[in-house]
Amino acid sequence: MTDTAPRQPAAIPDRPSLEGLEEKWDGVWSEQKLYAFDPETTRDQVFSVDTPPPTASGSLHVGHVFGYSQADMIVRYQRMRGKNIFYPLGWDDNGLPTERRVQNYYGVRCDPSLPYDPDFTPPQEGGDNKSAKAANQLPISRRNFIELCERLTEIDEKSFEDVFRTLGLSVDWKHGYQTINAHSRATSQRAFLENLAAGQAYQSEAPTMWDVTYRTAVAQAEQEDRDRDGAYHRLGFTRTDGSGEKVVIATTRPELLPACVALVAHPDDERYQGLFGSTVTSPLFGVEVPVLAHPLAQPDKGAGIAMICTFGDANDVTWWRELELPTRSVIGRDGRFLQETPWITSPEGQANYAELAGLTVFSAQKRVVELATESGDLTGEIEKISHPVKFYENGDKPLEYVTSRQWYLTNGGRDGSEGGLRDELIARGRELTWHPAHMESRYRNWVEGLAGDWLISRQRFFGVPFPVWYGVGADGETDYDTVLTPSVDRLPIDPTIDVPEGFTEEQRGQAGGFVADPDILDTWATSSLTPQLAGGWNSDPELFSKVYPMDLRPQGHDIIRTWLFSTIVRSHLQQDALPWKHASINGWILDPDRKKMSKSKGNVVTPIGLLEQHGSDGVRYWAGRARQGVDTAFDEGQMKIGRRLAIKILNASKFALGFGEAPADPSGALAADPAAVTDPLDRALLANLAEVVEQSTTAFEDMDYARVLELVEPFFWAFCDDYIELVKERAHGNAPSGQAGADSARAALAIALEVQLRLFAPVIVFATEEVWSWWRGGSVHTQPWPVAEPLRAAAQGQDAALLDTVAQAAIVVRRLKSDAKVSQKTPVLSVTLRAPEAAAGHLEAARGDLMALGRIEALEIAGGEVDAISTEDAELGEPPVKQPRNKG
RNA sequence: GGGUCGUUAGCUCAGCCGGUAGAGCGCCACGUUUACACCGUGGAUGUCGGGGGUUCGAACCCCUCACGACCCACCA
Repeated sequence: MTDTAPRQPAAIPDRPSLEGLEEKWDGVWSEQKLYAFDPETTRDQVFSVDTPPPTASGSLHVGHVFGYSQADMIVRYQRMRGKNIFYPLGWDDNGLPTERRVQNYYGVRCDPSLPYDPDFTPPQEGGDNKSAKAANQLPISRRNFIELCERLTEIDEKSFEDVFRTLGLSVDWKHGYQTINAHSRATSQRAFLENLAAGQAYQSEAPTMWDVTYRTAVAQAEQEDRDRDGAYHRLGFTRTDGSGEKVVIATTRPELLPACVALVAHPDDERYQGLFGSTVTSPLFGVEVPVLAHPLAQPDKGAGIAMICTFGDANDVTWWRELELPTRSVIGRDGRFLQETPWITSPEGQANYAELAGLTVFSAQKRVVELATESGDLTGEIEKISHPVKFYENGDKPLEYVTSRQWYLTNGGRDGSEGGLRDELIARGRELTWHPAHMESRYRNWVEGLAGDWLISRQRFFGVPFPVWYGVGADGETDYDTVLTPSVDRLPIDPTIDVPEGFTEEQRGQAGGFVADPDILDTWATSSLTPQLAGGWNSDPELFSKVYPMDLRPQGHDIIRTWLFSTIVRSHLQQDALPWKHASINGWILDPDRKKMSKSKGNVVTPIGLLEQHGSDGVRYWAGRARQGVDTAFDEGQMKIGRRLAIKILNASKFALGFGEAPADPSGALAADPAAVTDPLDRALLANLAEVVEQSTTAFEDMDYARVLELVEPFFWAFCDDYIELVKERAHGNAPSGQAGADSARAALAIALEVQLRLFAPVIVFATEEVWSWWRGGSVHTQPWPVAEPLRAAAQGQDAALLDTVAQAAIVVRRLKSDAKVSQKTPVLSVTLRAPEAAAGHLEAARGDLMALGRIEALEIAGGEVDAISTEDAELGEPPVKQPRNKG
């Protein structure tokens, strides 16, 4: 591959250590461009990854380390399988989090009405005052604001990159992208314009969920339920038939009483049959409204009859639309009650409403309840309840319905027809290979539950602008049906600065001229294009054809409904393709000690701190033990185990390589000559290893790195504790088998060690590379993934069970000494090993190694009708004289 | 209300096609052994959430209940 300058093997250090390996190898890999994508390639040679772009203005946490490590393991396996890896990493620096961070850091705020100042310098640098008042922030133009964003995210992104490099991610840093830079803006705008031309993007004036704090519309995917205390208020409406009878409704939103447009009950509800078609007047405001029937009304909820207001909830919107009711909005975009309510005509009603105008929703509710209590219209008890309320996921006030003109993109939410877009998108989900498979149901669940198309416009300043203007009629009114678009080669544009073709800046806002669309695209509308952004859809068609559709999308399950779904929507609309073949869904990190780790002690666990404490290999091991999609405890114990494993790899390798040179493999396929492996025990080792290789390969083909670790790790510990212990005397040449025995052991050790390094390499990236450098050329990470065949051939048909049988015998011999509470060094003058008939043969084959291991002077092996290996007639010698350990 | 996942040793988790339960940590005991004290050796520990069923045989398959987590819907 790109291993341009193979390293020369280096000497084995006296005391191998993990310290400093991250920095050392990151430097070498970076210098050698080990992970660079090779553009001279064809699609079938490529394995491409659509990596999640971290939010640059946020902070990295253990969840990132977890998920990115897991994806990296899959990528590294594919690289070893000879794939040309396209593994870019982008930064999501588009959107509210960046907007807020830039505001606080530089003490500015965006005002799109201001002109660009090319000589602008920010009033401050490095501020982090979260409570900074907007009034103290210097208003600047959108272009200046975006420049500051790019400046700050560059700083943030560098520090993130350092963490990821330390972690050992084999990302090709040359192929990064930012979701707010010119390339991304152009890509996002081009995709939008194509959607517009294809009729997939459209504008609509309709009630939408609105966040009053951020003053922007919010899409369904960004909403979440939160339980809030509320209360049923019973309010009496008066019949207009002169009877004076009251119709009592129950509502949790009494402040919306002035927005009431009708009452509604279920058509079959006997209690209200006589009312349907009549009218009632609202309390306090005296507005006459009809009583209507609609099947959506639930007889068992509240009073069974509801007031319809414009708008309290999704049902109100449905009723309003289906019953063709008037719009009587009372809540403005700032969340305060509006001044104008022309439908309230009675003096009394106007006086009551005057008390509400200008109030927040919260205060208005309080006031309405007071007024209704005074007037006696509030009847019965106020019944407190707890109920779910919709919030913007970043907001802290409930969402309100506000009628506004917005842009939408089709996503199947309004096309549930047979074979329609929704069905097509569900089929895309089926087409995708999910890891784990059950995650598909989350996707399907979401798509099936969509309530409308994707609302992609946001009334914010920082982001990708809608690349459109609207014509202004001769009457000076904006004509939203006249959408002016730029030619694609002008992208990216900012319509508040740029001018549509055929117009001049002087015509901006003038009759017969044009106005800019002031809105920006939802950040997901840009990040849903990550395969197109990273793959160069808008800039490098040749690259795009080689990497798209991508092979893998790794991500968390929390953003299946947002990122994963929206990416499928865009690819489906844009390329008529599934954006990737596989989706690997990682779980959450559950933190049992969250309280302990946070503010009180001030010792918040940062990723870089974990990497320093446990080593990147240790942390990666923890991530590698967790299966895909499974929520995992934050467990430093696992990291310690991983660290121990990495250290063991260093030490055991040093030992195994220290017995002396093994005969070289003439074919070069293995680390030593397989023909030299003649001893049955050595052959059994390779037979076992062949099995591990085979099963690991199967597991990795299914992207199950956790299973691979589960196979390789126990093999390695058995290799250290049993195999090496058994053969070390022979490998030193101290056995009666002499040079042939030593060569066999040394060859088996070298072959097995080298294969194990490659098996571990995707997870334990630093320790394996370190050991590799001691005696092999190049990098372990660009070696071929091992195959079982040459190992099996070297085993020469040897029964793999021999190794385990001898290990069992080693345990019983060690137990002799352990039970006698003496050193393992104590000689056994004589012992009989009783074993099942088949096992006895195996023990006989390894007699020499077994005697050396147990320091057995006279060994009898007796086959018989027994279940397990046991010792008989053991006679221990004198324990060795203790000698003080005199190590430097 | 619909859906998904989970419940196995004190803890974290494996357990593949159903063949009678495993690892690591922790614990106990022992030991410095020509790699490793960031160590080694040996040991103890389970009504596999409950109940039913299928089967010669169930942690595993089916039904059911309970508990936990998450997603969606509802939200007068």
